[in-house]
Amino acid sequence: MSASIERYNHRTVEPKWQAHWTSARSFEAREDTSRPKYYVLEMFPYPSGRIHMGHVRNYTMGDVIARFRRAAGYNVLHPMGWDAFGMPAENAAIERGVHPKAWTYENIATMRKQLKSMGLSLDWSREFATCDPEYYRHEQAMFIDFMEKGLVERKSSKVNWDPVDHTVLANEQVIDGRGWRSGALVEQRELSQWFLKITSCSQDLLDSLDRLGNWPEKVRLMQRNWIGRSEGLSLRWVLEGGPAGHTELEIYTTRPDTLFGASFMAIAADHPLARAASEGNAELARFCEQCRRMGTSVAAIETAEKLGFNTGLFAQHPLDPAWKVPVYVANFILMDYGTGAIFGCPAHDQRDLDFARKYGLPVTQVVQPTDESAAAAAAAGIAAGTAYDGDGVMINSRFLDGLAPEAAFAAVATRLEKATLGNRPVAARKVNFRLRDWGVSRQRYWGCPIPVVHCETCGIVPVPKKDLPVRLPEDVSFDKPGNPLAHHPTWKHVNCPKCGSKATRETDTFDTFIDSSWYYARFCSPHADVPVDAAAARYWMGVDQYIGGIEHAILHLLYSRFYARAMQATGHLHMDEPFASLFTQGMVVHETYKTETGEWVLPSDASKTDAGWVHARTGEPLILGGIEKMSKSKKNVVDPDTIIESYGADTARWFMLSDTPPERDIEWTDAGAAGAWRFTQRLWRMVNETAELGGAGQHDASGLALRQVAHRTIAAVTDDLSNLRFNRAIARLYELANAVGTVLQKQGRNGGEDAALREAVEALVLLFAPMMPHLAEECWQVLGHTVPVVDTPWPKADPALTAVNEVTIAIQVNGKRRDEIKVPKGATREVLEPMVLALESVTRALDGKPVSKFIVVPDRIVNIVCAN
RNA sequence: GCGGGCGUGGCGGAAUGGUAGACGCAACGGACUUAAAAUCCGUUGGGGGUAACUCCGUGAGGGUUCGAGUCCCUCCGCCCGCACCA
Repeated sequence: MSASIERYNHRTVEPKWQAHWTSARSFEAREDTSRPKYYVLEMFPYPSGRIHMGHVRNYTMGDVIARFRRAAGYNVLHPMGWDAFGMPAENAAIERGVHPKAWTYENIATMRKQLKSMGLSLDWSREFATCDPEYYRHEQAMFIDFMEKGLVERKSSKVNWDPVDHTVLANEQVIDGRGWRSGALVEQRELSQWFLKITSCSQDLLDSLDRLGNWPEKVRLMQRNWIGRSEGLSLRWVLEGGPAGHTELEIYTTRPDTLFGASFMAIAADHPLARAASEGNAELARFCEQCRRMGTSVAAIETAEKLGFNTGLFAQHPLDPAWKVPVYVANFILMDYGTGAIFGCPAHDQRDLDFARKYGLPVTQVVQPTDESAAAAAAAGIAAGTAYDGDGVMINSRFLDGLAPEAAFAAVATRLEKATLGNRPVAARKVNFRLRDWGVSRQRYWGCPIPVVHCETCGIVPVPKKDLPVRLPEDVSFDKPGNPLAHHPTWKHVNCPKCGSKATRETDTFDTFIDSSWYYARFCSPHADVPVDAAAARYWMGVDQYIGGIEHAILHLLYSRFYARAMQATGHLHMDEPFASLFTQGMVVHETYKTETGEWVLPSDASKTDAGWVHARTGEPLILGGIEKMSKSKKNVVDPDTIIESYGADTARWFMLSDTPPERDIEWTDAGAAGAWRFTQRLWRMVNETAELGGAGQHDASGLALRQVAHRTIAAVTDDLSNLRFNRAIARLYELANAVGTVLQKQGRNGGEDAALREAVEALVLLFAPMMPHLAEECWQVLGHTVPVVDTPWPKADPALTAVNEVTIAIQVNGKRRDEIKVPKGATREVLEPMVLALESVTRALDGKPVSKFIVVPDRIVNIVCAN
C-alpha cells in the first residue's frame, strides 16, 4: 500500500459535500413532465428532542432509494417535515414549564441539524411543521368541507377520566386502571365528540386493499382484520321481566347456525338494558361500575379476567318460546361492536365456553365433525374445555340436524326473517364491520383547533373559511389541570358567525393522526394557498415508496387511506390510495445493562472486561438485561450524534443497511459499527491506489474475470436496490471490493488488469454512493471526475460480461448431495444423464441398484432416485 | 384475550421447493513491525475418520414431495398492534 495515502477524514469531507449539495440545490424538486417522477417518503418524525437510531435507519433507507432512483434518471421528490403536535410537548410544559411551541421548535432545530449531518438527499425547501398555522389552516378548511360533505358526525363516546387531575387520559396514561400522574382510579365519562365517518368507506377500504399489490401482505391482512367485515344476523329476543321499556334484546351473531347451542345472553356494561337493570339492583350497578374502571382500551378489557353478572332476566329463545336463556352482563362484551349484546354458544366459542364453565351454564354441542375420530375428539375437547369451531354437520338442533353449518345459517336466517315480533321481522341478515368511526376530538392544547363555534341559537356553526385559521392562543398556562384552551380567559368567547350573538369556540383540538393523514399531499405544494395544488399533486402523487415502522400498519395507514378518499370527495385530491408501495422497516435494538440494584445503565457507561461487564466509571459489575428495542426507559440508546462524530454519517448509514434485512429488527453493536468504519477506510485506500495507476488502458483477456465480477455486481446491486434488499446489495459490494483487492495486490499486473481495475473501482464507487454518498463524492473526485456523483448516471451492466456460460450443478442420489459437476449452461438431460451416471461418486452411491427416476432441474440440480 | 409477524453456526445473516451457512462480525493461526496499532493472508456448524470420506444439522414434533430453512398441521419462545403514544 502506498504510504502517501492519507486516512479518510469524514470530519472534513462530510460537511464539504453537504455544503456542495446545498449550494447546488441538488435535491430541490421541480415538476418536469419530460421525466418520470419518483416520490420517496419516510414517515415524518415527531420532534421529541433528538433523533434516535430508528430515525437513522428509516431515513437512510429512504435516502438510498431516493439517490438510487435519482441516478437512474427519475425526477425525485424526497421531502421532510415535522409531525409537530402532540402530548409530549404538553407534558414538557407541565413538568418543566416550557411552552409547547418553544419546546417543539427547539427540538425541530436540533433534529433538523442532526438530519442534515446525515447527508440526506432531502428537499429542505419543502419543509413544514404541522403546528404551523400555515399548515393547519388548510386542515381546518378541509374539515369544514368534510362537514358539508356529510363526512363528519358529532356523537357521544367514552374517555378515560382522571377524577383527581380532572383530565382526560390517553390509554397509555392509564396504568393498571389508574392515572399515571395522580394514581387515582380511572373513571369513564361520556363526552360529545367529533367523528370522521371512516365507516362510510369500510367496504371500499377493504376492497381496495386488493389494489395495493406493493404493500406487505401482512399489513394488508392486518387492515383486513381490523376492518373486520362479517356477515351475520341481527336478531331480536323477547325479554321476560325486563325493566320498563325493555321488552326485547337485539343481538348480532355470525353463528345463527349454533342457535340451538345457546346457553346464555351477554350484554355490555354500558348496554341500555344493563343501565336500566342496574337501577333496581345495587349489586349489578356495582359490577357495571367495576367494568367501567377498566378504562376504554380494548386490550385491557380483553386481557382482564372474564367476569359476568347474572341480571336475573331471561330471554326467550327465538326458535322455541318455551326455552328461557339467562341474561348476563359481561365485562368482555363491547358496546361498540354489533349491538353490544350476544348469545353465548359455549360448545363452539372458546370465550363462551370459559364463561359457561365458570358460571355453571349448560354446554350443548351442535356441530359435529363428519369424520368419526374427529367427532370423538371434538366432543372430548368440549367436555375438557376446548371449544370446537370447525365445520361438520348440525346435531342436537331439531330441524337443522344433518345440515352443514352454512346451510343451517341460511335456514335459520330464512325462517327468522319471515317470523315477526312487534310487526317487524325477528331477524335480518346484516353485514357488520368491526371498524368504528374515527373519534378526532382531543381535550388538549397542543393540537389543531377544531374550527367550529357553539351557539345557543344556531347550534354548531363552522367557522367561515375567511376567518381561518383559528389560531391556537400562545398565552396559556399549564398550572391548572385540564385543557388550557378551556380555561383560557378570552379565547373561546366569540360571536356566532351566523347570528352574531355570544357563542363559544370548540375547545377540543384534533387528533394528531389527522395532521399525518394528509402531509404526503401537502409536500407536493407546501407553499400553496390551497391545501393541495391540483397540478402539483397530479404530477407527484401517489407516493411511489413509503417507508416507516410496522407499528403504523393499521391506524396511520388506514386513516391516511380514508383521508385521501375524503379529500377526493371534497375535490382536494384526485386519487384515493396515497401510497403505491409500502415498506415497513424493523426496529433498532440494543443490549441492556443493569446494575445489581436494578438500575439501567447507558451503553456508553458499560464496558466489557475479562471479568464481565462493569460500569465504566464506578467499576460496579453489570448484568446483561437482554436485547430490546432502544428506549429511554431502559437507557439502551446510542446517540446518533456520537456515532456520526466518531465514525461519520456514511459509516452509520452503511452499518444500518448491512447484514440485517431491512424489515427485521437490527441490533446496534459497536463491533459492527467499527467494522463498517474499517470498510470505509479500505475503500478509500483502494480508490486512491487505483487512481494512482493513472487513466484507463485497453481492456484485454487478462482483466476479463474482474470485469465480469464488476458487471455482475452492477446487475445484482441494481436488482437488490430496486427491491429494497439493502443487506444483499452490501454483501455484493463486499464481494466486488474483495475482487478488486485481490487484483490490486497482484504482483506484475498488466495493462488489461489495470484497465479492469479502473472500471471495477468506478463501478464500485457509483454503486455504494446511495449508501455512503460523501465518501463516494470524495472518491469520485480522487478518480479525476469533475462532475459529482450526484449528477452522474447509474452504471449499466454489459450483458456480454454478465452472461454465464458454465454452471456448477449438484448431483443428488435419493435427495442426498453426492457430487457436483461443471457443465455448459443449458445442458440437457440427454447430455447430463450419461455423464452423471458415469461418475464414480454416483455409482458408489447407487451400489448397483436400478435407477427409477432421473430428475433434471436445468442448470441447478440432478437427482437420481433409486429403490432402497 | 384477539389480530399479525419472526425463529438458520459463537453473533448478524444468505439461500425462485433444488449444493444450507454467500457476505459481514467475532475468534484463532500466520505475514509485516524493535513493539503496538493499522493492514494483508489463512482457518472457522457439530460428530467420526490418518485420509478418501461419512453421519448429524435451519426453535420442537409430525406431514406433503424425487427433494423442505422454504409448503401444511400441532406445540414452544420472542416481537408488533388493539382505536386518546407517535
